[in-house]
Amino acid sequence: MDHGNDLRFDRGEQMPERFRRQTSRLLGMTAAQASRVAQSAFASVGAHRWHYGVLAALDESGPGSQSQIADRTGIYRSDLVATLNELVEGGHIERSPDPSDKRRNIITMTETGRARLAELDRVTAGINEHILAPLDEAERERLFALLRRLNDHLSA
Amino acid sequence: MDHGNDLRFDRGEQMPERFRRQTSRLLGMTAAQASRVAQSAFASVGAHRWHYGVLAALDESGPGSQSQIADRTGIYRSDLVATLNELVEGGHIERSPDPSDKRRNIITMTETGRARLAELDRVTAGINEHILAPLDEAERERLFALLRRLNDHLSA
DNA sequence: ATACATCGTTAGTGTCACTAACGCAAATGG
DNA sequence: CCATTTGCGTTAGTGACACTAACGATGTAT
Repeated sequence: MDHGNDLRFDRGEQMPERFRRQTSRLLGMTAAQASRVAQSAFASVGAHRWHYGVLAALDESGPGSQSQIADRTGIYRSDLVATLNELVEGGHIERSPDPSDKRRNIITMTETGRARLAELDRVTAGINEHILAPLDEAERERLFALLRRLNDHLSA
Repeated sequence: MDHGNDLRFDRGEQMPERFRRQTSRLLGMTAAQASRVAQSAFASVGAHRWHYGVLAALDESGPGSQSQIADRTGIYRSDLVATLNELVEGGHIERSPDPSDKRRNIITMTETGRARLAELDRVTAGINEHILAPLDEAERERLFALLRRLNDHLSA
């Protein structure tokens, strides 16, 4: 029965109080856990986190070049390439050259992609529900607002 | 003026709303930013995030074996080795074999280590202040409590 | 005595954030 | 109009963090 050290879990125990008080640590740990939840949920339907971002961006802002997608999603151009390849392979998007600017590809969502997005919408709803389960609606809003403020501040 | 894509920053812009609503994403992004702040602050005094955890653990719970330190800090045994090497090299801790169990090393903090911890206490105070700057005391507490609840729930 | 668990250690995996540099195409400026 | 610069997609690589696997040496249990 090897349960020497399994996953990161901060069950009070005897962690140094100072350490626990480190916001960046608590934030990082919670993010890691949330990330694991999200990742495995996406993986269970053969998708990746980023697929959702790309499809949602295409749905909400329409077709665009790869760097536009990168800007909209916050995914790096370099990381986007593989993601788009996967989405093309799955028939969820199409990558066609822009006739008016030969450097560009235009990314468009297919019908299959639209269905996939609907599926991933459900998956993410499940993820959010799972992660935020212990909080009621008001608390979720509060958490969101607080994180947003930190985020905005740190981005400045 | 290349500001094509610099650091991850979520300045409203035209990110898909659904994407922005993803808690795991907001959490992850904020954590990444906080992590960057923490990392560079530690680096500016030649330290690593984990050094602080180890020294704080030793201070608060006294000397211990490497796996005890691992348990107390949440650092993996495997990652701990290099961290302890660095701390030994800096004269902040001592690694001596446990006479009563030859598999174990006993880790003790030195006087130098105690001074280092005081220094890193100041560094982390600065980090926390920087990260949490936009929030008042009550809001910080609220954020902390919310994150803790998520954390506890996800660890279950 | 044999089996099994634990300790420190080394090595390696996978993800995410991020940088560097490439060849090509397009916009810009003298 | 030609040269430089900027933007595009792409490949490769870095570094931190979380995490797994397996090792030899040493303890513990049956």
